[in-house]
Amino acid sequence: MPELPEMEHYKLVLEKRVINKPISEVLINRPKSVNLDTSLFEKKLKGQEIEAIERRAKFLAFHLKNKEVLLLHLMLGGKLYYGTEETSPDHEKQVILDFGDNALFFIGLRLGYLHLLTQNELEKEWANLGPEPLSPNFTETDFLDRLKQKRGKLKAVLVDQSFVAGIGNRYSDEINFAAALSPKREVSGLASNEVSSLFSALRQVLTHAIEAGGYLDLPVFEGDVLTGGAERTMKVHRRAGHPCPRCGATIIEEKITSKKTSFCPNCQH
DNA sequence: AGGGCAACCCGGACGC
DNA sequence: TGCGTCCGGGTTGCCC
Repeated sequence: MPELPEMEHYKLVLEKRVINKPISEVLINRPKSVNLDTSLFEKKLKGQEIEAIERRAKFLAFHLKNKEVLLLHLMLGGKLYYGTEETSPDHEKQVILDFGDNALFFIGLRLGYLHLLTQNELEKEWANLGPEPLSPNFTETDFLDRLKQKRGKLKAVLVDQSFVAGIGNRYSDEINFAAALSPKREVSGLASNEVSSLFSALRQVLTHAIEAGGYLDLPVFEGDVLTGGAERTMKVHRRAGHPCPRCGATIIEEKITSKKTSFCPNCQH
């Protein structure tokens, strides 16, 4: 569920808090969430420091001093919290990294995971990801070139991680709305001005969502008032039955290539 | 090659 | 404030 803006938000919050602090304890409550034998995982991590946090698509990579990497994917319903045991939310924590004064809690890792990898293994994991949509290197020309090679419906293409990385069900709805394009459109039939709208919508929606703190409902630390702000900026996603903020028609929800999709049937063409 | 679907998993929503 | 059932969601992989 967390998508690019939510993971970027976690990165921004956490890199102010966990960088260069030794990990004093590691607690694994759910062995399936990690990729090594729990005692080995704990042993390898204990005493290590996180040197940098990198986000790629919906992943966070915690780069360790010893050049190994903790790779996190939250999948469905995964969340993070940084603070003390007392202030932490009353949810099951599958993995806890303790930094002494505060700890990083990995919550709701059901399908999600935290894997300790080498740099090479990390590269393999990321080999099939498309470009980062907010990278300054990613231009409208790149976008157009990639789009030319794709077929299928706009909805399916936007959530395809090998096309552009980091967009999921929620933001694909918002991007299509911002571009005033129907999620059912075949991408091969898009006119060049429509591709332009789509490209700027993509950047604008994701950028604004990051600025608003993402949509996740759980504060990341005590006193956190920013997280979740993007929920209020949703124009169509999961708003079926409400009036379209652009034209006033009723927003609908339909399954498009097996994805629940919200859109305005009147002003998205 | 694109679309459909099952598997992974379990918190939360819903029905009673 | 109970108990069972079902669903959702990203990703992978397998089918047609």
